[in-house]
Amino acid sequence: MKIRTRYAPSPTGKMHVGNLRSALYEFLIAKHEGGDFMLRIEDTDQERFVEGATEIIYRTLEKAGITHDEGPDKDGGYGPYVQSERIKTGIYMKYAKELIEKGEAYYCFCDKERLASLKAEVVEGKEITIYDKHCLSLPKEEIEANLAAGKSFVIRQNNPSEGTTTFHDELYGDITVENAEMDDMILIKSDGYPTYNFANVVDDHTMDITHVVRGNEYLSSSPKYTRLYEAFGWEPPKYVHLPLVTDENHKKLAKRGGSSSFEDLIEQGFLPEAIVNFIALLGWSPEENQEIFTLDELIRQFDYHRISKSPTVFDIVKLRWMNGEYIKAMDFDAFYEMAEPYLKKALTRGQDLKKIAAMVKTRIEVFPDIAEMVDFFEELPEYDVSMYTHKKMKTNTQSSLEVLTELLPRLEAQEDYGNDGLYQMLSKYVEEKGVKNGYVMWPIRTAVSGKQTTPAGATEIMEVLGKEESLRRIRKGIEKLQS
RNA sequence: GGCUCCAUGGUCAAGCGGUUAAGACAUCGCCCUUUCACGGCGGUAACACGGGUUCGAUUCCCGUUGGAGUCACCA
Repeated sequence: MKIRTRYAPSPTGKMHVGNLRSALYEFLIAKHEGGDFMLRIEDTDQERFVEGATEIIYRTLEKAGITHDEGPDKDGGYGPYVQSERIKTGIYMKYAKELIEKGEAYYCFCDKERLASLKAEVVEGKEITIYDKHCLSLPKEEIEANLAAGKSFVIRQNNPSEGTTTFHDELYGDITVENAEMDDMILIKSDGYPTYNFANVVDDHTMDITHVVRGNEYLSSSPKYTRLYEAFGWEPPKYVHLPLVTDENHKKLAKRGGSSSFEDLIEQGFLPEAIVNFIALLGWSPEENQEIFTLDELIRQFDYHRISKSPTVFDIVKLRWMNGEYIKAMDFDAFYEMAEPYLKKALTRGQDLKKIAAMVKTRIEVFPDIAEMVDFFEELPEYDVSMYTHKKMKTNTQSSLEVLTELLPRLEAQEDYGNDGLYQMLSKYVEEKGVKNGYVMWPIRTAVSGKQTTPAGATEIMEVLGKEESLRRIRKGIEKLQS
């Protein structure tokens, strides 16, 4: 049978890396075996719905290269693919009533006050209530009367209070819980909308989803879903619960806040390919020791049995490294196109941007790194004379002053300010003096850049700066060293 | 707190009864260098603890500890 997976987000905000990873794994699992990947929008919560959130989902998936075979915009015969539209077909109410017929669900008319009185205890600020099945024993006439009177109701699942329920997860194996632990969860809310829990089961079944792949936070509610499948007499899908992606404090990523949403990462100068590559490795590892993958390679190699069970920390430092690898591998034109805006912003004096882009390409991890790396081309930064001291090169302020003052006239006389010409000239001086390269290159690079680290050597920098500016900076360096 | 899950270096992670316990990021050192950076090479660093099972446990079982998730008319 053809594998069908689904990504079923609720449009409540940006997609953080945990959500994106779920989508990616669902996509990879399906594609690895030539199956279909579907997008379904779960917008049953009218209160939490965020304007534009659906668009974010589309945009994110598209940029990430995670293309769905079916979805609201691609009918595959299983529509509608948006739950609020499915509601209009009456499908959820129909199935809920079927459950009532079977005695597997029941109307509940309890109001907020009565529910509040059921509060058992408060733990860590959370109220823990277990519904007491009060309405299960309501006489038929009373139910009829209530309904006829238009009294507000919900429909609850009727779970047995004895025995156990077991379900199988492809990664975690068999998980068993006491039925007495299961609350009679609400299937249909008083506004007539289904809860996520119920809609999910109905939709997954009616849309022929074969593998339900979702975050680990659903592990504890899965037995209730299993009960629903049993109540309907439906074959449950294969479950693959994914280990949680956490922040550096080992806490579940919050939907809001933090900088771990895909769009934020893009804004921070990360490449979509690098992000996808990185999150693929968040909880999964290939058989071979490979780390850089194209999407196609991932599809080919993704075996979901190799997904790990323990939670994984989202380490942005490693993402930065990986992004740097992607940048290094880019061809120059593509790189330049992306780097140009950053360069233009930092450099306004007509510098040779392409030349500078080439210098910077192998040294940045993320595009915004460019600004700090090239700013000295624009303006000589304030720097401390201590920077002229370098133990290994035996340079200090005194030797630097000497080198710079001796060199100044020669640099003034120098016609060719290209890298090669300058280098030749300086090498000659090094030879005459009988010192090491660094002994003279270090003070020059320092004077000309005012920086501890630069993306290029002394003469390359001078070439970009031009004669006039280079001299000005060297004179400034001499001044600094003299005072 | 109840329930559930998890447990190899700081982080990701290989391992699936016998290994000098891979690799990557980070970190440190060395080399290269227009002596920074980039790059190359190398080092430090881990099987949470206690019981079993076994000739032999990182690996299997139990317990302890620790961490996480969940306990809504949210998804």
